[in-house]
Amino acid sequence: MEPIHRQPLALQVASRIRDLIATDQFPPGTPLKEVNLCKQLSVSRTPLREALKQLIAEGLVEQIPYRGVVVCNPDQASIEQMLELLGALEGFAGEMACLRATPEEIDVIRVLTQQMHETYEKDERLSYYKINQSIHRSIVEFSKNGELIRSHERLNSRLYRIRFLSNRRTDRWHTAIEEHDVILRNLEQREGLKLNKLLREHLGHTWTKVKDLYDS
Amino acid sequence: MEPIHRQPLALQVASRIRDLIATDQFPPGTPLKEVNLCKQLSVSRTPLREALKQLIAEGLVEQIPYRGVVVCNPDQASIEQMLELLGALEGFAGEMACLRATPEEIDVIRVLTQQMHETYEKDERLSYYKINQSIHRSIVEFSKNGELIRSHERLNSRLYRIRFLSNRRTDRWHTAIEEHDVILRNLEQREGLKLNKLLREHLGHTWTKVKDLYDS
DNA sequence: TGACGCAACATTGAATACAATATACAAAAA
DNA sequence: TTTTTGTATATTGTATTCAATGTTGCGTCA
Repeated sequence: MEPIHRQPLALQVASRIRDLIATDQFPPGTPLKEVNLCKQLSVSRTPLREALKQLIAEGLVEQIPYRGVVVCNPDQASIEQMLELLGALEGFAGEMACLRATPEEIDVIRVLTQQMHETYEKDERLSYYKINQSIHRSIVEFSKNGELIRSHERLNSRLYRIRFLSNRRTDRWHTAIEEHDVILRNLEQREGLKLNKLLREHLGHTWTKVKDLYDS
Repeated sequence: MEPIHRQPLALQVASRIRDLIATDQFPPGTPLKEVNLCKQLSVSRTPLREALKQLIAEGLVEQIPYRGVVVCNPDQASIEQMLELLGALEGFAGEMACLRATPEEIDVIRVLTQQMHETYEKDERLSYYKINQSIHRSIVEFSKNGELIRSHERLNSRLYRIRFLSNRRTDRWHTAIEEHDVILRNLEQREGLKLNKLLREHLGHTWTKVKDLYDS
């Protein structure tokens, strides 16, 4: 039987702060003062500090001893590295998915890709973004490798905000859509190596988009 | 001038416990009682708990609410998944290293590979193990991708104990050495894709070794 | 004899109190 | 006026205390 999953306070606090960072309510550089946050979240310092410890481990915030933690502001170089790694993870996941995904699971990707087209036609940015994310997450999921899934999840959450910002640039959407069609096709035909390469390139394009954002 | 890097108590505690787990002094299943550890390490519960939070985030221990944390005992399936992911990471790192490693850095690998041969001839298990680890770590390092390096480091530390145990089986050493020669050769010739494949297979062989260990 | 309930104990979760360290600002000296 | 230094304040690091929850074992009752 399915066990009950309890949610210790520290975990709840952690995911709340994570959201606040992802949605830019705590933009990079924001100092996370313990006493302030305690009051705002109505918890004491102990669970808050434990939550922060977790976020530090995730690389979302950084800590300077006796000076507190601040929201990370990754520079261009680290964003590039993160995206490169994300590409490697997704590429490998895609390769494994070609070996392990069931036809039903591939259907899921097919449907999502179709929905992506629709949001593109209707110019619905947020939906487009979310479906795009879903596709990538699903591919990783279908690799059936729990460790890979978790690693991807962690890294992806750190890039959430950046990818969201870069999504504003609609001029790359069309190419992205086409790439997704090719991705789907190669998954359908179980072309693992090609899919790997495609996904890595796909993420590489994200980087050029982000780069432009920074340069301007 | 080089700033002084302070080591908050929680971090020191964390790395100490990490070592205790890696060296099997805290074998899988060991319950980490807070008060016990406090006394043994001469720290109070707060920094200890923060250290544990970090280890939880790393996946080295697991926590059950109100019942404490225990050293993880990964089953065959998760070990296989971890090794598969490790292979993907090292493979990708090798590919990047082919693009980015300097000739001097490749020399480092050459020397280490040579030393590996020597320890093999002399049948020095521990040295062999450590040099083997050094080679893999160096290759990853030469990918010049900090995120990749950190991810690899984390995952590798979780597998430290298991790889150490599997190192006892000396019957695979010879093949492993030969593989390392090929790895070196492909790195020298900057054969990124081949090196990627080789490293993944190399890690795959580790899995078969570990599997035997479990089955027997 | 076995199952249930209750109580005592052990252990973790959370909150508070205290200590160590950093920062800011003002006063004094050059 | 500028630099330095000391002190006050703010903030984090650590220890301790209190509360909540889980476990164990014994005694009672069917």
